[in-house]
Amino acid sequence: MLDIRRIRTDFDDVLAALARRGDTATEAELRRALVLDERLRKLVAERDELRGRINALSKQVGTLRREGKTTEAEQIQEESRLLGERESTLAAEFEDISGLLRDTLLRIPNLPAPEAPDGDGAEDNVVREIVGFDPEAYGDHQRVPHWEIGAELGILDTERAAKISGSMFVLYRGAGARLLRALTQLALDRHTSGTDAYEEIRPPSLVRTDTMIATGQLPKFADDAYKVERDDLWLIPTAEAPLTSMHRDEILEEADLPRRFTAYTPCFRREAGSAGADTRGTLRTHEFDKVELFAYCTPDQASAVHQDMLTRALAIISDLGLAYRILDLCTGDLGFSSARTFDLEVYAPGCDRWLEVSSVSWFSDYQARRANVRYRPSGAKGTELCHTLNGSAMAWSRIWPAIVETHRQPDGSVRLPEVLHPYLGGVTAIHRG
RNA sequence: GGAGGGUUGCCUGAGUGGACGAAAGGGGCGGCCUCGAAAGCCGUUGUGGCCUCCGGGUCACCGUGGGUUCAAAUCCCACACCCUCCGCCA
Repeated sequence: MLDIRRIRTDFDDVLAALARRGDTATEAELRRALVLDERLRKLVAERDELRGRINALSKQVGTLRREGKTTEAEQIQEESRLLGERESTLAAEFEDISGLLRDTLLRIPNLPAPEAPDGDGAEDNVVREIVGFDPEAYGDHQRVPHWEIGAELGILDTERAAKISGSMFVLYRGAGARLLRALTQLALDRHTSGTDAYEEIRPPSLVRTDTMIATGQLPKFADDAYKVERDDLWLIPTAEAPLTSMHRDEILEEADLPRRFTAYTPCFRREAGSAGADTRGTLRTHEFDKVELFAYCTPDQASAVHQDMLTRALAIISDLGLAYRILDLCTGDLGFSSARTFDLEVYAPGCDRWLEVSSVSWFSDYQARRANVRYRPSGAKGTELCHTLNGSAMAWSRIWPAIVETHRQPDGSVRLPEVLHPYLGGVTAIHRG
C-alpha cells in the first residue's frame, strides 16, 4: 500500500512513477484516493470536534450527579444525546469513506524503483548476465524434454497424478522424489549455516485472509489462489505470505534488523487464465515445492539484503551445473507489490527454454505498510516502516527439469550433481529400470 | 465436536458505569550518591489519526466486531485466539 500522505503531497511524482508500469487504470484509482482522502479528513475533523464536546458534556453530567444537581444533569444529558445523534451519522459516513479509501489503496500497485528499467512487458526485461550458456555445447542426448526423460526413467508419473488430482499436478517417484527432497535439504542447510545464517521456518500452509492481504495477493488476485471456504482459509501461493505476516502489527528494534528467514513450503496456485500453457511436465502446476528467502530490514539495509539473496540463489544454481541468466525486470513486468525484481532463469536444453526459477524482489515499505510492520530506530523517538524482501531460494518444479535435461547422458541415464550427493544416500546417477 | 477458565501497557498484575490512557510492582532510560559499581533515592517511559500561529490542541486504541448509555476497560450479544479436561487423531 502506498502512503496516502505521499499521494497527497507528491501527487505528480507518484503518478509519473506508476505510469512507468504502463497500467492506465491506476491514474483513476489514484485520483479517487485523493478525493476520498480529502472528504475523509473533513469528516474526521468534524467528528472529533463533536466527540470532544460530547466528552466534555459527559464529564459535566458526572460532576453534577455527584453534587446531586439532577435537573441540570438531565438537561446536559439531553444536549449531549442530540450531539450524539449527529456524531453517529458522521461516524457511519467516516466508516464508509475510509473503507472505500482503503480498498482503493489496496488496489494500487507499488511504485517501481527509479533504477528499474522502463518497459512494457516481459520482452523488455534487461538481461544483466548470462553464465555457462553455449547453445552449441548441448548434445542430442540433452535435447530430450524432461517429461520424456521422467517417463523413461520412471521418476515422473503424470498420468497417475492426473488420475489422483487432475491436470496440472505432478507425481514424482523413486529417485525423482528423492532428488526433490535432496534439493530442499541442500538449500535449507546452506542458508541456515554460517555467520549470516537465515532462521529456518516451517510456517502453516493455510492462512487467514489478512495474511493474504498483507503481501498483496488479496483483494486483487483472489482468483489466483485456492480458498477453503468452509474455514475461511487460503492455501498459500508462496511462503512469502506467512513470512510477511510473521511480524504483522509488531514493532521491531533496529538492532534486531535485518531479520532473515528461510522456509520450505508447498505452494498452491490456481493458474487461472493459463489453461493450455505448459501442460506437459512440471513447469506449471497447481502445487509445487519451494524454499524461500525472506527478510525484514531498514531502508538502508535493503540493497545489501537484496544482493545477498541474489548471490545465494545464484550459488545454488551454479553448483547444480546449470546455465543461467539474470533478468532485471522492467517496470511493465514488475509484480504488483514489488519495487525492483531480479529474475533468475535456468536453461533447460530439452525444452529449449529459459525457466524462471527464482524471483528476488524488494518491496520497499509497500508490504510493511499493509502488514503494519515497523521498527524503532536506535536512539530516536517514534517508529518507521520496515522494508521487506524475498526471493525464491529455488522453485524445484523448474530446477528439477533443468537438472534432468542438462545432466542426461548419451546412455539415457541422468548424472546427479556432486553437491547433492550427500543427500542422495549413495545414488549419484539415475538409470533406467 | 463437548465442558470450563482466560485475553488490560515492554512484563507481572489491579480495575466499584463518571476523576481511567489506565493503580501497584518489575524492566528500560536519565539523574543524584560513589574512585567505580551494587544498594538506595528522584525523575521519566505506549501507538496511531486529524489540526497546528510548531507552544501545543484534539480524537481513537484495555483480544476483534456490534449493542445499551449523556458517559463503557467495566454492562449485553457475537466472533477470534490462548489454557485445562473429555472426544478424535498424526
